[in-house]
Amino acid sequence: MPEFDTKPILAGLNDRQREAVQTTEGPLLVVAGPGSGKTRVLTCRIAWLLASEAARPYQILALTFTNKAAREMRERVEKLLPDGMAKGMWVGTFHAQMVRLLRMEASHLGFTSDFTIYDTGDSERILKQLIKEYGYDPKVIKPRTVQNYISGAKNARESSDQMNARAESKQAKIAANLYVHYNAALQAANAFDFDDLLLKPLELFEQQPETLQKYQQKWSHVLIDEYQDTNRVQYLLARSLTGAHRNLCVVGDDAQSIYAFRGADIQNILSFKEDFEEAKIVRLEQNYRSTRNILKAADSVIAENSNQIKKTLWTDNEAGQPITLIQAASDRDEANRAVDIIRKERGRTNLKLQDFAILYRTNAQSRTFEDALRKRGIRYRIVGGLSFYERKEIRDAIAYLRLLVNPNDVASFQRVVNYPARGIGIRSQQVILEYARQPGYDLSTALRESERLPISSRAKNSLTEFATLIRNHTEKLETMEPSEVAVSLCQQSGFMRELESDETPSGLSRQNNLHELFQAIQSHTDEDASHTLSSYLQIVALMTDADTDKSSADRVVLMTLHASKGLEFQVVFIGGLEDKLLPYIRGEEIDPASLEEERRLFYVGITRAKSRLYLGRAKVRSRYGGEFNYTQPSRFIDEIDPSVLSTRSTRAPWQHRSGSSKKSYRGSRNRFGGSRPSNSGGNRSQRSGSGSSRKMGNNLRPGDPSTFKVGAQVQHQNYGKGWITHVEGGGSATKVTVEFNNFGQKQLRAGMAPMRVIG
DNA sequence: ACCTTATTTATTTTT
DNA sequence: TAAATAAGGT
Repeated sequence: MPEFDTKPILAGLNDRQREAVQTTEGPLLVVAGPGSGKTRVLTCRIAWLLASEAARPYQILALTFTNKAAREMRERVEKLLPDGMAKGMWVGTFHAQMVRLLRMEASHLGFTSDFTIYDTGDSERILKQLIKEYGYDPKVIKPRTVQNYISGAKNARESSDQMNARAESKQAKIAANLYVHYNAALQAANAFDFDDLLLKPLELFEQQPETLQKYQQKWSHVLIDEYQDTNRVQYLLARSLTGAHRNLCVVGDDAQSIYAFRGADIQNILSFKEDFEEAKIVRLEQNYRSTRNILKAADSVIAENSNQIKKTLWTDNEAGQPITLIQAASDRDEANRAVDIIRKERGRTNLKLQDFAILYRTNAQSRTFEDALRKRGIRYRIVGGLSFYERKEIRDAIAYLRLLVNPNDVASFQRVVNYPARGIGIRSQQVILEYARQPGYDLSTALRESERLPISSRAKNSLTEFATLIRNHTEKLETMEPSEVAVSLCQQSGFMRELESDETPSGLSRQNNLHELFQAIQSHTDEDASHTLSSYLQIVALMTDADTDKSSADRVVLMTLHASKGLEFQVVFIGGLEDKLLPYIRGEEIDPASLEEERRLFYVGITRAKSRLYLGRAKVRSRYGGEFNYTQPSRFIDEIDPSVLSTRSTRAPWQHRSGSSKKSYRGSRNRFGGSRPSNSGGNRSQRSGSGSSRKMGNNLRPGDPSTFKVGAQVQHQNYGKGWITHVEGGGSATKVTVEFNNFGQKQLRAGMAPMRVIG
């Protein structure tokens, strides 16, 4: 028996939670609604497995969706147990754990353990090369598209033949043809792409039953978080790893599956019971997070989805305030109102800035909110921006370092061979790569034999020098600290000098970032004797912005709905509740499955809120700078139980003159479909800002372009009055710049903009 | 080969 | 808007 008190592990759990925790054998599906204590169950279950001696730490494989979730899980398990008792568990993302495995097994796959991990950018670089090589035009056959197709096939575990058979477009066919060559290029570069990190272990298990058996025996208990977001390969991995003992515990919520675009297969969770017939299913239906109203709103929305696991969420929490829908005149107005809400709520409560979150569908929406927050001096933090490791200067430095560890890393070579400029242009690079591609050759041989290459002598000299530089530093790794080698390489390559030549503030910050990178390498290698430059590079390849988190700062948080999964805030503002934005629709129509996913995304957003939820909608939204579009309210607004929804509208300036012509300003030019006056959404409002707000029509027709002259006074349907400061072009293509009294400068297209000359 | 300037074009979500 | 690409000049 363990000599410590195991009671705290089970303390405070409800019956269902305890059942999930104490079911230690056999397949188990925990269907966990939002705010139902899912993470708690997972961590307690692991602690229980260890405390009850059902498993030793190294027998546990716990897989999460993000590095952050993994870190938290480990920390929480450690807190529940005596020191050191949790040491040796395998806790991490699918990708990170399979990297660990691949490091040990790489030689069985024809790779070295110092393999490089290619991100999508690297993959695209390789593909672009191949596209050109096979005589296609990268402008027509886009590397990104091809990458997407191939990634889709890998996620679904399709061979190139299967991919070809399924291909409907010309692009898809070409992608299928390039698939094989792409894989060969990765192999030659000793590199795995993201998808390979999962796919290769699976293939290994299939080809070598004894290897599979080894890991089946090693990991007696496998746990998977966010199971609704697993793809086919992940499912197959889970199935084969647990094939012998079937101790597989998966936790998830089908209603929160939001990554289908990336290959996630919601069917994995929906048919768990068919895959594992003896599976036990535990439903966590009590919500500890949100008010009754918020839960009711969420529930009414998700009820519109078919194809889900039945569950009845409930809460003991109070009803709380109704959900408030803000009908703003413009996106700027929407952002200002969100800021007002934060100020008001802060005025009457003692909430901190970090208790507020602003969520949106697309990253582009963040800008308006940022502007508004900055203007009012409210500190904010954006999640999901560029991570440290995605910055150009860091990527460049890392490309140099990757070459030290893996001399065949073609993508990194291409990235830095001529940066800073060394006179090795595209032409010479082609020659080098072609040489390296010959049978039996690779990039490192090409570099070794640079003297023989048919390129200009200037390029040849530079290349030889470059190759020597790399080789010398690879040798230095034997004796010197990796961070020192990194410094030396960055200096001697001229990369550092290049950065230092820029003394602007952003240039200085790039230099700082580089030094931060050196520090990070240092602390990684200091941490453990087994840590090397190679392991560092493999870890950072899987880092995202969410992992570089400084959440301790008291700031309002801005992020996409996707990024908000798993988080909670007292007050949540979801912006852009407009049709074609949320749900996001590119063309005219949306297929039912995607619509359901969008709905789940909205559901995720709603259920982040603990006490107060605001929804924002702009009647006019500008896109990329100048143009604006009329919007229709999101269809999801109509799906919210009207008894918990209250609406507030902004009186827009032009509404004072409403009620005139019923003729709508119609036209395909309104991408968001502003051809009808909207009165379908939000008309269940209990409290409306203005009686006329719903009858707002698009009733001002564009004036004759030839009447637009610099200096003329104009009236615009949404922006009100202003005067023309600049006119460009002629006819219907005329571009007019207008200085509006209340909205500042706008660029509009005459003949399209609902605006005419007055006075 | 490389730099500057003009033009185009595409904007979802990310391990 | 901004990033990526093309074109044109040195």
